[in-house]
Amino acid sequence: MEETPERLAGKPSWLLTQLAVHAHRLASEGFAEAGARGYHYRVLAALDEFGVASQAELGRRCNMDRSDVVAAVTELAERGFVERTQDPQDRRRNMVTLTELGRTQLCRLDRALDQAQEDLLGPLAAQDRQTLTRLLGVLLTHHQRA
Amino acid sequence: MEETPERLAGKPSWLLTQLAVHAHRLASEGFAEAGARGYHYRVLAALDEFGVASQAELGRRCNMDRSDVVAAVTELAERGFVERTQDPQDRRRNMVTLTELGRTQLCRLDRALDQAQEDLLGPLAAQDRQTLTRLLGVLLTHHQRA
DNA sequence: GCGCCAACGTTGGCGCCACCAACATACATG
DNA sequence: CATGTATGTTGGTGGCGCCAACGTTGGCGC
Repeated sequence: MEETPERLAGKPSWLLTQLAVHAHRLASEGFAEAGARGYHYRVLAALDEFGVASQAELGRRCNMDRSDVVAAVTELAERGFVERTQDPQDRRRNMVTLTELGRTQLCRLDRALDQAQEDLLGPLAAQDRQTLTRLLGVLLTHHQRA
Repeated sequence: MEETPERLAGKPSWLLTQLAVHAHRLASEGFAEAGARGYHYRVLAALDEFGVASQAELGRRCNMDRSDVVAAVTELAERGFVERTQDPQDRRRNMVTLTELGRTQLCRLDRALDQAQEDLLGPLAAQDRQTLTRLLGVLLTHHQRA
């Protein structure tokens, strides 16, 4: 393997984005075995944690564009993981509910993702993992406000 | 802003990929002002640091697919930032050389990227920045072998 | 009540990045 | 010389993030 330019290798943004590629690949491989993508997991996770929600709400929680939520919910609904019903109180909204099947799928994806975390952080000691997670958390919350 | 599911917010891979989105956005905005993308910067940086190189070599150094190198080099050549000439020793290869104009562009992109780093790591103290960079580096080198 | 603005869902599209398959050419190795 | 392998090139795919536009529906001020 040829060396990568120092200009890149030293920059946090390079390390971050390149490592994110690996993280994404690890997670995606697991998801793919269940026929899912990241967007599906996000939606299922949000529904499980906060219960029935409108699509707009899901978008805000999961950091997804409204239009992408549409596609994800449609795909999840086709496989019976969620149900999409019109909100009688507000006829603009779709209420998306998690089904039993969806809960099962979420568990499956959870296992895959846990494995991915393990693979991702493999070479790090528990202490370092915690430090890394903390620092990433600080930065992310900071950038999500602005 | 609604809260994001704990299932996501706690996972390093989530923090990593989401923060990478911000990092990528910060860098891209800077690059865009110079009419460039990440791929262009990578190629220019590799050429500056290691001198003339074949496209395959560039791909290995910059972690890019051969086909993507073709496009990037073509675009850079159109704007006079690099020159593509056939290697007389090995007529399969294209030797890609950085021009003076290309060096100027690289400087410009460098400034933009430095600014992005600053914005990205804004809320972190020098000590924490160093720790973060180190941990990311450890993980990245680990995953690049496998 | 009416008009205006905001929110929602939906469609269609775009850009960046990562990746793959296939091919022709040219080199390397047996 | 035959075989295999590296290179450049073309064309295509998929995930993710994002935007513009439209029709529908609610909410609010007047």
